Amino acid sequence: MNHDYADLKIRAVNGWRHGARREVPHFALSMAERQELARLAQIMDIKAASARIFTQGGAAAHSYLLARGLVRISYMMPDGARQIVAFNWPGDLFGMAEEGHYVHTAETITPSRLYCFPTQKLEQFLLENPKIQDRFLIKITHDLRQTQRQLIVMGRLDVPRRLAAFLLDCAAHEAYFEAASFTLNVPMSRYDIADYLGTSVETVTRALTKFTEQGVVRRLSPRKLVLSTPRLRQIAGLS
Amino acid sequence: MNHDYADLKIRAVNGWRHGARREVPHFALSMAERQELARLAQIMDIKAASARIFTQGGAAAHSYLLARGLVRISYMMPDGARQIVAFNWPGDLFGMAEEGHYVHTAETITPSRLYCFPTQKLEQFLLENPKIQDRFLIKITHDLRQTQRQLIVMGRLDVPRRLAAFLLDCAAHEAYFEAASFTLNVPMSRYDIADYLGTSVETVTRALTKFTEQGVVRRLSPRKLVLSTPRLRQIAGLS
DNA sequence: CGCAATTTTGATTTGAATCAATGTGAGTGG
DNA sequence: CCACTCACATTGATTCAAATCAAAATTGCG
Repeated sequence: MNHDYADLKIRAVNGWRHGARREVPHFALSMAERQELARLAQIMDIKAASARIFTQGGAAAHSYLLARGLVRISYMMPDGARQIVAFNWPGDLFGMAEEGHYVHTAETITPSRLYCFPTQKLEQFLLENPKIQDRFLIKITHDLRQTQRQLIVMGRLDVPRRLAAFLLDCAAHEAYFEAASFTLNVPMSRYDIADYLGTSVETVTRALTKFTEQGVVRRLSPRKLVLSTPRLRQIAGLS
Repeated sequence: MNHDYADLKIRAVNGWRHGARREVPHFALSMAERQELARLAQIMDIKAASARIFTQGGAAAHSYLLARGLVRISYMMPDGARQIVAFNWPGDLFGMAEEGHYVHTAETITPSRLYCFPTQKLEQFLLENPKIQDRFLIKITHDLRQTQRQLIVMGRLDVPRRLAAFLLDCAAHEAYFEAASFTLNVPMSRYDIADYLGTSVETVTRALTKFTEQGVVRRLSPRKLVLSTPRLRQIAGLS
């Protein structure tokens, strides 16, 4: 046996409600399933940050499963404004094309490892493996709900509340949140956060300053924040 | 043969880009597939507008496929603010639960016909019918992209632009848009539009007033609008 | 026809965008 | 090793779009 492909996992069923579930469960893909999937894939290790994986408008040849690292999915408007549509954490799927072309741009935020699946082959494989196809269906359904949730955040919360919800989302990922000390290692820049929350860097900073003044967040450094998760939950107020 | 279930269809692959495709293509489900699916389902006809189909937080027993009519999917915040997450048109799927509970509320906007699938049975059926499962996967992927698109609209467009994008979305549905006269029959209230666009009724009206002044929209009545689709596309500016 | 809900218009306030600087810190090369 | 630099982050001042509060108009329905 060469590998057990332990990092080939699909993230789903994380909490709609903040505070409910702590760490995000992953699907239990069986060893056999992982090996079959891995056979289709090419593994890609990217050391650089801000490395382009694919570009909005480009011809789509692959779908991706993130094994390690962090990836941002963004859309560039004709006027140059950028909207980040999602941050992808290990176990997330992305690169599902529309009519043969990518709709978004994907870039690494930290060094990352990807499983790259040739689109055609993957489609064929899923048709022949209903159980794995079912996992994919559940995963996409989960992603749809996450996106709907973000839509609610954007539609009905002011920036401080959006930021509170976002910090809690980050804190759900153990790799970046030291639960013992409540310290969050913010992996992305203020620009990324602003473009995800549909606001500006300045406004993100001001929201953070406000949290600091209220004692909800303590800044060890710009990228190291001690969070009071209960109060953040209260502020975000999504149940 | 009792029925050919011609209204059992799945809407997908509509345009990311405005103006590209006109009417929305539907999957060609074969007669056999439609009949098999229909066997699982119970047909529900709802004559009333604003009739509740399911409620946020309720136990989820069914998934739904809309055959006729219009349905809004909304989320109510603890403070009473409402965000409409999607409008569902014929061929749309909804009611995928999370951990056995509905996350949103679904209500009719116009009289509607629904195919109701018992969650368990549907799941089992899809596992046994990879080809139909594949259709579902494509459909959910499509819905995910639509929602991501709406996220971009909310994150990066001001209210007039959001409204322009929304009117174009409505105009893509032939049942509500008379292409010859460019007349849109707006089926939902200003409240619904505001709650979908993350704004207030007043602001929606003001945006519409601005369009009227600019000659982009002519109001025959509050719910009958003559659109200049090219200029709306220009305003929305999503490519 | 009249009433109630819906839609529109008006006045004021407010949160966030924008414009403008300043501060901070990690990495580089002298 | 320190100074220099550049990207990132924060703070401040001003402007502006949209929320909110308030009222009038309209419309479609019973």
